[in-house]
Amino acid sequence: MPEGHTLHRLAGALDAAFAGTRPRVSSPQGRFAESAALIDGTAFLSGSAHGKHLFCDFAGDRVLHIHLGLIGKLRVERTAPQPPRGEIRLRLATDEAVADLSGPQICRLVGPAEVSAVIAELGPDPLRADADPDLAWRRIQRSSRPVAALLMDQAVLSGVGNVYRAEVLFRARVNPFTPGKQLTRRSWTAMWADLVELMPLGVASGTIDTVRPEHTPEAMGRPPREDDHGGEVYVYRRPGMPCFVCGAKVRTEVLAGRNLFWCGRCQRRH
DNA sequence: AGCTCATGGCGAG
DNA sequence: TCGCCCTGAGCTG
Repeated sequence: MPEGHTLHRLAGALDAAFAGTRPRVSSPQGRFAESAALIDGTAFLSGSAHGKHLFCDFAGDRVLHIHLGLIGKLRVERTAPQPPRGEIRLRLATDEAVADLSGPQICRLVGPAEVSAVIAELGPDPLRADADPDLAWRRIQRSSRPVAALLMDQAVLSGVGNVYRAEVLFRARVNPFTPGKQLTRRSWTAMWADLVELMPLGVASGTIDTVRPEHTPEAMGRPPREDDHGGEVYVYRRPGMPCFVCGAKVRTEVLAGRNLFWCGRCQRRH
């Protein structure tokens, strides 16, 4: 589930469900019981996200810092709490809403200084109005690493994961193996602008849809498709299948430990 | 029942 | 670059 759009969406959902309330906080699975007790019944002020990090501000300068990692989930429901299902590390609950956290990479109670330290390590987030894309560009220009690795590096820019990197590279027709220092300013500008446009759609829908209207199944006379990861995409997890634009086989290769997908014919730009 | 894989990220070597 | 952490779904047998 979790690229930056998911975390920003969750921040909004938590805000809507809990801001102005004093939720009960518990740890049904037990591991987070101590911290849960520390904020149990404390006023929930707001939820926010920076890149893939989620912060819940409680009264008294106590901040719940959550990172979902690869397999973590946070389910927010506007219903009366039901008995927990599965390994629920942390639960926030009122009579009308419940949020269940499972499998997080990070779940800890911190103060404002630690929040600042986390944010200081992150590159600009396309979902934040205060983001400065030039900070990312400077690092990209200095690097010989492939642009597909740089897009995933949260210190370069934050919030992009394996789906958005593959799709943004495709939409900009950029060769994923282009070293950062050889990437053109034009390509970077296009990819950043594309993320700024695409990711809010992901926040709104909860899915990653990247296929332009002229390439949709209806426009191309293809059968409609529903991926297990949600939206309609060009190359992500479509290895060996024909490229929607040129028909060449979509290629895949492990890059920095993650599966990269791209079209060798469409993506030739630097 | 047991394996593999997943939209992440860390630390050891 | 590799192994590892966390959980659950979707295979295989």
